[in-house]
Amino acid sequence: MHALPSLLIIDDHPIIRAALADALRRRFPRVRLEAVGDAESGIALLKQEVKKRKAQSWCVLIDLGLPGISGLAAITQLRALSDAVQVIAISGNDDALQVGACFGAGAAAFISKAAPTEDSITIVAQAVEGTLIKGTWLSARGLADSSALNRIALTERQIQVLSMICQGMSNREIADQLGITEITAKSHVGGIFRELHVASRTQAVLVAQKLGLFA
Amino acid sequence: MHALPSLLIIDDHPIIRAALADALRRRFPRVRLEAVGDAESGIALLKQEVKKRKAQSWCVLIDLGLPGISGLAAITQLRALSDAVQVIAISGNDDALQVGACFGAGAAAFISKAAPTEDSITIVAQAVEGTLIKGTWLSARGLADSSALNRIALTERQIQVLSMICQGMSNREIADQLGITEITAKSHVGGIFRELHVASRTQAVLVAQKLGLFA
DNA sequence: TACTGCCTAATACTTTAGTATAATCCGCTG
DNA sequence: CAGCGGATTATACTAAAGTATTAGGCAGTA
Repeated sequence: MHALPSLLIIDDHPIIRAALADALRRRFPRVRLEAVGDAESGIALLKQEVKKRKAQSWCVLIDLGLPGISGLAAITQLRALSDAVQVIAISGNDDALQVGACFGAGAAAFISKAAPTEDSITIVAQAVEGTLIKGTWLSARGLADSSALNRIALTERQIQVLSMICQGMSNREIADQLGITEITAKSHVGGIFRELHVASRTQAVLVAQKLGLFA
Repeated sequence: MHALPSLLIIDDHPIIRAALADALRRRFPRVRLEAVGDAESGIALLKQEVKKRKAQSWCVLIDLGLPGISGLAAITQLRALSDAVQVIAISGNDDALQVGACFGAGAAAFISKAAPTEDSITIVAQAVEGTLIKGTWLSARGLADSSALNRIALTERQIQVLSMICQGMSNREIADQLGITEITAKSHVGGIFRELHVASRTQAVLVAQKLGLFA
C-alpha cells in the first residue's frame, strides 16, 4: 500500500483552523498536517511539495468565502496542481448552487460548517483512507444527495463580466474597461441573466454570491 | 462587589462555538456559560433569564453573518432586553463600515475573527471583569481606532426598502409590497443612495452587505 | 469541410432606473 | 403655535438597463 495523503487546512479563521487541526491530529497522529490562513499560501505550499515529492498525495480542506480570492478559483488552481490532490470544500452555508459549483470546480466533497463536527471529521478520514466517494455532500442535516445539482455553465468572458457587475459597475464602465462596446457588454450581461435565471443585475449579484463566485 | 456577568455565545458554527466555550471556560471556570446556534434561541434565552433574575448581568458574544437574521438587528434586540446586557460582536471581516454599524446598534466591542485568539479572549475577560472600554475594536492587526467611524443614518422606511433592494426586487415590486406608488419607492431609493454615497442599487447592495445589514 | 460555440457588434426597441423639484400630510418638539 | 423631518405623491425629465434579432469573424472539432 502507498503512503497516506498529507493534510492541508486553508482557513482564515485561526479558531477554526486550530480546532480542525486538533481534531485531525487526534484522529491521524502520524499524518503530516499543514495549516495556513490564505489560499495563496496554500497553493504556493502545495506547488512546492508537488514538485519535491510527486508521489505524495494531498487532501486539502479549504474554507470557501476566504477574503481576496474566490473559493472556486482556489479549488480550480489546487486541482490543477496534481491529480493526487483531493479538495474538500468547507462552507458556512450549504446552498445547492454553491455545492454544485464546487463539484464543478473539482472538489471531491462539500462539508457544511453547520454539520456535526464528528461527521465532518469522518469525511476527512474517508479522504485520507481513500474511501471517500466523489460528490459527497454533508449538509447541515447530514448526508444529502448531490446527484442532480444545478450546474451553472458560464463562459470565461461571462464570468469576467459578472465579476464586474458584482463590483457595482455599469455596462458603460464594463465596456470601457474591457475595450468593447456597451452593446457587447449588454450582450454578455443578457447571456449571464439567462444562464442564472435572473432578470436584473442586482439579482445576478445575489446569485453569484450564493455560488460563492466572488466572495 | 456584585456577581460576575454570565456568558452567552451565539454562533451557528459548532466548531467555533466549542472552541470559544472551551477557551472561556478555562479562563472563567466559575462563570455560567451558555452557547446557542442561532440568534432567536439566544434572544429567547436572555429574555427568560432577565425576567427571572434582574440582577444578573450578561455578556453576549454574537457572530455577525448568522443565517436568517441580520446581526445588527440581533444586537439591537439583545440590547433592548436590559442595560445589564453587554454585546460583543464577532465578525469574519473587519470592514470599518460594519464596525461603525455595530457600535451604532449598541455593541460594546467588535472582534475580528482574524485577530489572535488570545487577544479575543482578553477582550471578553475585560467585559467579564467590567474593565472593557466601550467601542473597543480588535481588528486583524490588533487594536484599532474606532472613534471616527462612519455612521450611516437611514430611516426605518429606508432600511425597509433597502432590504428589499437587497433581495433583488424592482421599484415596482417594492411599491406593490409596501402599498405605495412606484414614485414613492423611487423617492426612498434615491434617499438611500445619497446616504450610502452610491449611484446604483447594485452598489447599494454591496454597501449594505459590507455593513452586514441583511446578511 | 461543415458544424458548433464564443466574442463581437449593430439596429431597434421597451422598460426600469435614477434625478430634480415641489407640494401635501402628519407627528414631534422647541 | 411654528418649525422640522419623515412619508407620501406628483410632474417631468435623462440616462441606463434590458430584450430581440441578426450577423461577421474565429477557434476547435466531427
